[in-house]
Amino acid sequence: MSQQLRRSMPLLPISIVMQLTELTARQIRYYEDHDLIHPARTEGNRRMFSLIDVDTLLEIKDFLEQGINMAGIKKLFEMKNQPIVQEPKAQLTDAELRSILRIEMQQAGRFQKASLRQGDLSRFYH
Amino acid sequence: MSQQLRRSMPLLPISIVMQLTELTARQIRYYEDHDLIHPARTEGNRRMFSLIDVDTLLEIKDFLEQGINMAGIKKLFEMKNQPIVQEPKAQLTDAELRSILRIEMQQAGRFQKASLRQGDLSRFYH
DNA sequence: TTTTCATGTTAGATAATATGACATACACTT
DNA sequence: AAGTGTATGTCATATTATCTAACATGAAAA
Repeated sequence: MSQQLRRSMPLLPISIVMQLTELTARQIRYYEDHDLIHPARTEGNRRMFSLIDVDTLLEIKDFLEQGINMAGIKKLFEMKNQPIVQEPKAQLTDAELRSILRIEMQQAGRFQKASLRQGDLSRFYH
Repeated sequence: MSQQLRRSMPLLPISIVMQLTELTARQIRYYEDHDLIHPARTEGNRRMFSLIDVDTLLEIKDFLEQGINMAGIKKLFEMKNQPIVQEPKAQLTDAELRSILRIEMQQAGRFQKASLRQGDLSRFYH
């Protein structure tokens, strides 16, 4: 079984991550610019992604499809990593909360969630 | 948990495989030339390896360190994939068997198997 | 000694990726 | 209606990573 292959190990080049997530390189880099992911870099400055990064990207994609913007997603991630605190409502400011809720409301009547997570990678190789 | 991430999925570039296996690109390509592995190729002809390929490479490395040559390793792999047959001794010709056994014998008094499989990848990123 | 085997090394070509700039569609705001 | 902001597309240019092919080499086998 070779190594331990931790999910945090940077193993994947951006091309593979594009296939796994069905995101463009532009999108992936944009999310990095906004500090939503922090892929490792090779000595030659190439991004190298871990499986955790891939999961995060899929979450981002999902949130975006729900109409949440970069700022909202970032805050959501911060919250997720914040363990339960004695003042749970202190996590979001009122303004932040209203902002997110408003977007959620306005985007409520949405469907076609047929986003299929099964992208067939085989077609990329011969 | 994102995708299924089958162990047979071609996800890794050769640079990563080099790190995971501590083999040189030259060695990896050489083993491919000898049909011990069959990595996928991108449209641009770059090799792309699966986790199974990595496992196979680690096996090859191990066999080589035991003094077994390409032909022997190839035959061993063929055997492993050959399900149990009614004539188990029909798998190897006498000559092949003697050849392998001889090598095993002559290489018998060997030690320093301290090959640590835990290669610290962190040093490759910043 | 001469081969064979596994690997090193180098050269030249090309693919993959990086960054940065400009363009654009859409939703919101004023 | 006009203006803004956000997420993404597209293009140009630079650099890294990988490819193939050829020649070199040390150790072991014949």
